[in-house]
Amino acid sequence: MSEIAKTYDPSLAEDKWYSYWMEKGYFHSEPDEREPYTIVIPPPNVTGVLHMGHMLNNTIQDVLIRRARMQGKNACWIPGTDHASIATEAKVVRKLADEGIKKWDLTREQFLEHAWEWTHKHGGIILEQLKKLGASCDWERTRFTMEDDLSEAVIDVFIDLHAKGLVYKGHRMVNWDPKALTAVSDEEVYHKEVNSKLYFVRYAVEGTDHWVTIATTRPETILGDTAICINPNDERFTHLHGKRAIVPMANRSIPIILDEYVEMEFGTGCLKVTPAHDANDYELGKKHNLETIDILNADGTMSEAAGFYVGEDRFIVRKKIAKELEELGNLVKTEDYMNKVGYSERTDAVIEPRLSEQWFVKMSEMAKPALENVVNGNIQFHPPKFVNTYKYWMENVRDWCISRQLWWGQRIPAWYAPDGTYVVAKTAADAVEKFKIQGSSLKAEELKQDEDVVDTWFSSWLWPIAVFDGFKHPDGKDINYYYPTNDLVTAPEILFFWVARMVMAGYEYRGDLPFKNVYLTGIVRDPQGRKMSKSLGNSPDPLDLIKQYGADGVRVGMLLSSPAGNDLLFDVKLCEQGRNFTNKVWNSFRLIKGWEVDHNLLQPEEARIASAWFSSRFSVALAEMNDHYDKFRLSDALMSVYKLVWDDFCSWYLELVKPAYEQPIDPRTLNETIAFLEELLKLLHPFTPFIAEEIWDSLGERTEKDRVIIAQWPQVAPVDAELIEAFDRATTTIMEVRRVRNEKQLPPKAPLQLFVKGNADAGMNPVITKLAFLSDIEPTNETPANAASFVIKGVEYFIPLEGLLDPK
RNA sequence: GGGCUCUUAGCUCAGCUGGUUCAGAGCACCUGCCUUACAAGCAGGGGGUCACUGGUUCGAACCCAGUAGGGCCCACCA
Repeated sequence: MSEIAKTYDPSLAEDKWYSYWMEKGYFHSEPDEREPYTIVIPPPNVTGVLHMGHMLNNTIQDVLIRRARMQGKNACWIPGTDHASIATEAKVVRKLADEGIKKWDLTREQFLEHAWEWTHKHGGIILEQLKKLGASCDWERTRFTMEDDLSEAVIDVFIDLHAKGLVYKGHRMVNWDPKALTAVSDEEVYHKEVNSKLYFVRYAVEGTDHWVTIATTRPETILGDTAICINPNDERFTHLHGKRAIVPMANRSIPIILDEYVEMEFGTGCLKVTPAHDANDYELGKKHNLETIDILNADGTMSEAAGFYVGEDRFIVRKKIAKELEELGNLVKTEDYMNKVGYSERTDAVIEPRLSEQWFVKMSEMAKPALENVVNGNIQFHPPKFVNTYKYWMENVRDWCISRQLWWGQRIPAWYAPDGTYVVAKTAADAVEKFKIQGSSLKAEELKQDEDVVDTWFSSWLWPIAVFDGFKHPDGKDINYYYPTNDLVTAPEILFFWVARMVMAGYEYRGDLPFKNVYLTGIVRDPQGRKMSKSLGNSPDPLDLIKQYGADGVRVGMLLSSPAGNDLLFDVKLCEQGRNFTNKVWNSFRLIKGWEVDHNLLQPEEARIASAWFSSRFSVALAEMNDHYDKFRLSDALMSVYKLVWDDFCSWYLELVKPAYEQPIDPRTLNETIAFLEELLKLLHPFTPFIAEEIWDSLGERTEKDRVIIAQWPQVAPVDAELIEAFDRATTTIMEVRRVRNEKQLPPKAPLQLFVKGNADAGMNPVITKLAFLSDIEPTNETPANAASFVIKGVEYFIPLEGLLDPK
């Protein structure tokens, strides 16, 4: 026994077993006659580093995949990374800036070279970190969303959807950064409350001596007004129906339109409509066929179209126009007003909504099967509460803007002729052909490819198909075998960005769902409930945690009290608890390993009963665990095995069975105990793979085919419910006796009497003797007067409560 | 503002079809113990008006309505 360390040292097992598993190919999968069980990883950002969210997410996936592997399924977990255009490009831009290089000083090709260099340098770090966690991914199948094959799939899909009329070019309000002269994504805009003014401006109603007064925070945009809008239900303004108004200063005549979009309570109940400079106004403009006048230049100064203050900055112009309106008698009054203004994260410039040409994917048709198959349960969400959110979104789905003003990503395969007409084609040569069909003969050199790339999600949504080469070989062996996949584990924040779109792509390109279950994890927060973030510095380094508590300990820590869909308030104490648990397992092994066997010994009665009891207890827990797994309640499954090991196996079974100090054990009990431990190791393996394999290995002579990673998941055996009940009753009686003794303030070791009735030959049942020993009760053979009783295997036992009052 | 969702022990959460496992678990806490597998442990212990109010019911943590307070997603209101 002395050779086995008193505490479990994870570092001895982790690297050893991980490389062994990889070397022997346990992680690798090829199509065969077995039932497949497939998970595709939500690809992390290629240049990212592992954070606690990844830890949780990937622990869950690994637990699922390891259990499936033990169930005899052909388990395949596809790893990979995402090129994450916005995030990666931003990182590369920043890195270049540190070196004094500006993005705009580089050609596209030069920039991409830098980006690839960066990708090769940092890409894959995160995958190496996942290995430390124990992730049993099929590394031979690692994919990257910007590798050639996957990029080709993206381009092909773009071309295909365009041909189907599902990809189109349209206008859209983007967040324009007038300082950086670029569009920025919604994520890069932060909103701030600012004190501003609400200007009440009156417009003359054409052909009358009436006025209509509107309220605006942006009087400078008056020059771009193309309508006044009022609510058709607003009785105050029925006299304005069908009339026109005159824009002050510009003296243009614009229609007064009716739309219920207008809030009657806000401001004056009249709204000026500037389709070029406000997203809602743009929608109104589209609906009512309004003219669009863009009065701003890219840098935020007034444009020629404004006709006034051309070239001056919008904020200066705002004041000037307010003054001028006042002089003209059009400014009725101003009010202080608090409103939210968007700022650019990069430059802190005030974001300008700007109309631009973008590419879109039409969603309405693709959304139908995606909605239907979630609502009817073909695809299940865990927890199901997200179905409602999903449904709401899908019913109100908007077209998907897929163009991004970036370089890092798949470039849009649209080719423009000098006259501005375009074709969508895979290559310049193909584009020339397409132009030829249209009757224009152009050379490849005359064509210009679209400068934009597609949204990263436009490659991610193909992930479950693309990783099996389902676009390159739609009838390939892999795609036919592995698709649809089984479970997807991801965060609810990207339910729409990613999950919904994968479902759409699945039905569009495979006519089938991409996965059957979606497990939605919560957000990992710190103990104060704050989101873990770099800026707060409240996120522990996962690799440090692994070093400190062992991968198994951290995995258990992540899974303790993190039910699906609930946020996890992460505390390193959870990892400590996980580590303590692995140590407990280790010491049960240490105890058993230390036993000397005496082949002449027969199994004592208490061991026989304890064994029968634990065997039943195991099956009960196993059934419970299987049920938790089926419902994706992994924390509960973990807690089941946690208690089975700690309470039932260690605290009861081993205590009942273990021989007295330095006494040998009988062979039967030893073998049964080892068998129990092996069964427990199987249940533990998905959660704590390393220690499970380590102990498994030490418990016997093992071969390659005899590893816990591929051991068969235990079967639920028949349960002796009566025995479990009797055992419970016995233990609770013992507890009760102890409680009473405490209450009466009897000395801790005061002897208690225990009586046996029934089969005279049974005499003092050894289990009871043992139980009595455990609880410091002394057995006697006297007749009970007033006693608590319980029955084990037809024999009735009494514990006289009376006796407690009067210890001998 | 629209939609979804939550409130049970100090903390994180179970509690499925209203009722003999209905008030539970883990952790934390308190009191003893370095006892021979394990102090990363063992033995004991305290702790809840199930957010609030009303209703339905023989019976409510559970069903209904309202109130208060959180959270998430979307749109951000001239």
